[in-house]
Amino acid sequence: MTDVKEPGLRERKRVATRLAIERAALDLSLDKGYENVTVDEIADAADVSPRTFFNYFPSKEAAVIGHAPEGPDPEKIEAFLEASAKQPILDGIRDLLSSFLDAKSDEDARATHQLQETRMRLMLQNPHLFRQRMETMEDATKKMIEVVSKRLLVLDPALESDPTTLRERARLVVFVSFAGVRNAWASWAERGGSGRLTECLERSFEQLHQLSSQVNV
Amino acid sequence: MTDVKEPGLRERKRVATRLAIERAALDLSLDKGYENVTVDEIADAADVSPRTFFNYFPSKEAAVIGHAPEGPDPEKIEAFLEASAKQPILDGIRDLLSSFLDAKSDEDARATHQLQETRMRLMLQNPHLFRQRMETMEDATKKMIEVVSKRLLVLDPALESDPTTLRERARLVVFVSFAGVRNAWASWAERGGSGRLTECLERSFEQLHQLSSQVNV
DNA sequence: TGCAATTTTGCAGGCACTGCAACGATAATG
DNA sequence: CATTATCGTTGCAGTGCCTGCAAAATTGCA
Repeated sequence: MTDVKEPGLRERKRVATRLAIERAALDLSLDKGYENVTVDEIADAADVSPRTFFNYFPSKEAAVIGHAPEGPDPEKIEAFLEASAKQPILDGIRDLLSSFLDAKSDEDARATHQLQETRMRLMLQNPHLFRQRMETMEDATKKMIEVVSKRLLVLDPALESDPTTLRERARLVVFVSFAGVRNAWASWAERGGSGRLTECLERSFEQLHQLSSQVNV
Repeated sequence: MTDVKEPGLRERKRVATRLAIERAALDLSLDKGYENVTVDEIADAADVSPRTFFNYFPSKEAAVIGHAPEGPDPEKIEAFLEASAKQPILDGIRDLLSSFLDAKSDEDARATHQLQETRMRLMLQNPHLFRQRMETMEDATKKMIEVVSKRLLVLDPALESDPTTLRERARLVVFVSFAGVRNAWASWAERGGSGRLTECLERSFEQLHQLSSQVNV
């Protein structure tokens, strides 16, 4: 009855290859510097042909950036909407973001976790890559806007009649939250990536609140 | 006594070429779609060799994106710091940003203005390019953070003793402002680029203020 | 085992971009 | 004006990213 069927050899090989490529890309980049690594090298290290590399990833960047998450977990979204009235909305969003910022769950073992850590160290050295990652989160952004819209609607049902304003407001809230994320990352990067990123996120969102009170001066 | 010396033939040719390339790049991209235009075509249209194209711009993107402004005008910065106590800081930043968002001055004629308009229309069709432009404003970001730091210091001299917090706070304010810009652009883009972009910017920053009051629920 | 579906690979080629060295035009000097 | 120095332009050769296509290898299934 589980829809989690034992994956065949094909599928297993597929994920293995994908992982091998990602690992190769990250390790090499961390070692020699992202710019100095060629796709051919990565393919070699991953034991596939260069052509196969591009069957798995559309670009060299994509391999090191990793899947841009398409959105937060549905359960988290539930919780977010639940808490509509009891919690500052920014706090809700912070929780939503932190859950898919610092990667993940036990579903795909600790191999993935290790990858993520390498990825973060690499982004620390190449701010360019972090920004690029932020930019490629278009899907996530859309979903966030939708979800935030719903919650804003709960807070102020009157907005139902003005979907345009609703949408704009939701978008702004999401963008501001992303500003919080960027700031958190910058803080974290400034101290060389020591400490927990989520801590920086919390501080960042706290300052966001404080900003609200000061800003109207 | 003016330090604006008549530029020689060399210099004049140089700016002409640069302009020709930019125009060619923008017009062709708007016409055939950015992805479908090659550097060779642009060079042809601008009557230079492909190699020369890269003497003027480091990449195809750079040609259509244009110079990322390095920062607001010094005078504007003056005014911004002047107004420290009399004006909400976000309003100050909004003025600072709008001045270099919707391009410019009379210094380099209306040719530049025309270019800028084409550029905006192009970015409307390729959101990717707008985001890229935002990302490449690293210099401007740094300067903004500096300036905002100064102003925050005026507001709360106690921060002098804690440069780290000061810096972080300033950075957050700048990032939030950029969120406002992104949102303004999105609004403007959603209505197909009709109306004035600066209007969207104003509405965006107004909502930013309103957000402040609502957010703490 | 034999057939169908899918994945891997090699190959040819396009496009972005770079360093280098020759060439050409402008500027500076006598 | 002639000479020389300076600086921009160009062609060329080459690297690297990326794609489409078709053959070969692998896996799934009867």
